[in-house]
Amino acid sequence: MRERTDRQRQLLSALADSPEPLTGSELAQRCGVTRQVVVHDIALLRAAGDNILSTPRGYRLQPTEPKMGRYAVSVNHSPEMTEVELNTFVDCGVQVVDVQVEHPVYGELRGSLDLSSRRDVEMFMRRIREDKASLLSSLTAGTHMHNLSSLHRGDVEEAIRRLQAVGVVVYWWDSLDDASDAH
Amino acid sequence: MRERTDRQRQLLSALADSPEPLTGSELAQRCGVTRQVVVHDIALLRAAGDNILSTPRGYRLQPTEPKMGRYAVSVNHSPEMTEVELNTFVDCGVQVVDVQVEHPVYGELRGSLDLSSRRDVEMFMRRIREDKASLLSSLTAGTHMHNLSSLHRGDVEEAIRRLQAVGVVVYWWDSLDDASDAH
DNA sequence: CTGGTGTATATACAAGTGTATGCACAATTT
DNA sequence: AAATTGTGCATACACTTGTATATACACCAG
Repeated sequence: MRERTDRQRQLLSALADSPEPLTGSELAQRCGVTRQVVVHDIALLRAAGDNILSTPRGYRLQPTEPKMGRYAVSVNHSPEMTEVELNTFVDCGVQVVDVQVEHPVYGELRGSLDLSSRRDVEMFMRRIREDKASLLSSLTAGTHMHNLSSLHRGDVEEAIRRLQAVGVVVYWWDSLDDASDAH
Repeated sequence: MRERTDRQRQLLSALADSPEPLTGSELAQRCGVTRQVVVHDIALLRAAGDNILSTPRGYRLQPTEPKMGRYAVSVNHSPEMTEVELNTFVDCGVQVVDVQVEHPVYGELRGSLDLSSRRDVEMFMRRIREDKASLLSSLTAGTHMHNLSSLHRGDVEEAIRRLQAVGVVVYWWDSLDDASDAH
């Protein structure tokens, strides 16, 4: 993918500055080119992933919502450590989306978690205790996977460090990248 | 404000269902009316607060982003309880935006916090300790205010309950409502 | 009965985006 | 030198929203 040209950066900043939409002619005048060039550049910016939306009153830059990065970890620990493990994640601002194990018979088993604060973890642990339910990881002698969601990659790195201090984390990787380059 | 008519509800659900934009003519055909009626209804819906945006390819319903509610609390506790207090908030998924005190001389003093996980609280406490800085609340014998941010009102209610169990919370209210109706 | 009001239809027009086509010029490659 | 590519300009056209205007019809108050 080619890098953004100066004019395209200028377009982005102009759209980001003004809250009201800017017409193609307006942008063209500011950049000293014609509307068609702006249209072309807008198309290129869109192709590059920038969320520009067009209205009958001009172009608007969609406020780029802070999207959560998706990560995955493969961990192994005793059942007594689950609460510590989950709390470590949420303490670092990392959301625990689900838990997943690879069962030799049933294949891929997945359970939704959606834990994002200690209160969520507490409620989850209480449900487990009250229902006398067994953890998914008990099926595979403690090895299981978690899908994580976090705004900052550094947060999950910090959580991993803390867990590695207890020696439970085996692998972690970015869910969107290829799974080959694990840390 | 008049209540939504059936057709307007139909328009909203149609827009909510289809991910791609729907033209006014398309919507008119579905509702069995003309385009002008749809245009009128869209205007009424927009006036009622619904975030419908129009593009050259039709109408789109802006995905109503889960916006954080803003709340404020007025609390009083000893300096040793600050970490407990802050952890209580983040444990319930409530973000602590800032701290604020009413100083008799300087007036309104405000300090940014932006704590959303235990790790953030930990770092804040460490900075306080290392810099030997005094808490803002020390200026007012422990009484201070916090601005909070939370997705669910129930989360802040739960945090308030937990704090009231230790007897520190005096008032809390919704920052957007009038400050008169405090709990 | 008469007039006002709300609703729906039909038509027309302005402004905007998106697309296509043609032309010109510079840079690069063959 | 010739061909290709990239870039910009000009024009035209299809499609959309938004607005204005005129007309028709039902309903209701006086």
